[in-house]
Amino acid sequence: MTELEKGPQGQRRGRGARERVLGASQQLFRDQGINRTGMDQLCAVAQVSKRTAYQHFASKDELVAEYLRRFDPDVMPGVFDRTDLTPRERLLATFELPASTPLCPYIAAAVELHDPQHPASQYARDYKTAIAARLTETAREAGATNPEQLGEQLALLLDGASARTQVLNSDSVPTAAAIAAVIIDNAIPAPSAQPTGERVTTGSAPVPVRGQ
Amino acid sequence: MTELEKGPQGQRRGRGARERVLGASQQLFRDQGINRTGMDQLCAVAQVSKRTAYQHFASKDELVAEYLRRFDPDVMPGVFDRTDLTPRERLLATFELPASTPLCPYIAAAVELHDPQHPASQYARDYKTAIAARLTETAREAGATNPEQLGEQLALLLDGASARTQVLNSDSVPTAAAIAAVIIDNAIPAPSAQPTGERVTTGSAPVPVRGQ
DNA sequence: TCTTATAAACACCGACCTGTGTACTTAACG
DNA sequence: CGTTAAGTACACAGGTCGGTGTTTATAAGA
Repeated sequence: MTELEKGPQGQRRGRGARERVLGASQQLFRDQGINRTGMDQLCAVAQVSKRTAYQHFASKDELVAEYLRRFDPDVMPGVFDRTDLTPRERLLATFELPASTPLCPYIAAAVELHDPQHPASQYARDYKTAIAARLTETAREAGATNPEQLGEQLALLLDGASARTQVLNSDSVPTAAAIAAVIIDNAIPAPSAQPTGERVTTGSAPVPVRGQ
Repeated sequence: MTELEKGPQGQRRGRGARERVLGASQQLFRDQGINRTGMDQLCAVAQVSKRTAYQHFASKDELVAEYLRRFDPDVMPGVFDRTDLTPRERLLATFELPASTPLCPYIAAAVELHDPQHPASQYARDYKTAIAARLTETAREAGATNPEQLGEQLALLLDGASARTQVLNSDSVPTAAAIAAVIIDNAIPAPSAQPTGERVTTGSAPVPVRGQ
């Protein structure tokens, strides 16, 4: 543990087996789905022997749960810490996802595993609840009349965009962003301005934010 | 083919093999998911020999596609034909789903199969597009300024409710309905009334309608 | 009745799956 | 150096999967 991580260009095979397995999981579970990714293929991509993989993770189910827990630690939560944006702008920035964002891995896991008791499904619930709480908190800062309601509504829009993008195979995030703009303005009592007509699109600054 | 269907109480085993297979598909694919349902179990539930099942469906993939095509022919489309409702009420009635509605099978199939080229995934796209078109049409009747936009937005809300219900394991349809009420009112230029404050819930008549 | 389509029964195949047992190698650290 | 933890290689078990071959039974239509 002394030589810690051996620099940015990680060595191909050797000591960092666990991290390589998790890295391969992120790639393969996203690209192929969980059920269609076998442990043999996963270990081959990770360049880790299967025996070693099973010494770090008791089962594939546990690996899937850990894969969700470790999923890109700084995806969306980063949006909520942007002090350069107003609370309202932060809520809208949530919908500034890159054009081709894969299906939210939490939704994917919940659907693929199809078992609410599965550790990964439980964590997916926790994560989704946490995101909604963050949105609620920001909605409160933004002065929403009913922050819990707005937070839950925005969370539903994010999930809807993700699911619909997956089914239609075309980006639905802008549609969700347009709805968000309407319901945000509707939920925050305007100090002076009029409540916006119809052509409502998120015309804020381009924000490089990912995740769902 | 003359004795057609043999009455309401279908005979257990015998001539109606194809329909029994499709019936078992609807039950098992919904309850267990597609990937977790093997053909052996499916044929056992359908009380059809596996050999016969494969004489009606060339492969499981084809069965899945046909299962989607046959999925409860009168689920949601029925809402759009209710002449006793105004167009706006019809749009809102779309969200009057029973408390515990399973995940939309089209979303489930698209996520589980994880292949946009799969026949079932293609049909899921077609179906989702058709529903959006119906919503758009109704939105136009309701006098929406931008019917295409409103139709697509409502479709996204339905998908979001379905996906989020699956992940959270708790009903998200009312949340989607509340959003729908807001964006519908926002998209239809009000003849005289004010554009609604905040406490917007679908207070229409209870309509027994299912599907997504 | 005879004919023919439909279905049942049931064993079976090859591929793939998760997970393990065993023996060998390598790298870190004292 | 030697010790010890980490990893490799590889075969293999036990199960499930989708799909097939073969033979026999049965019900419908002529």
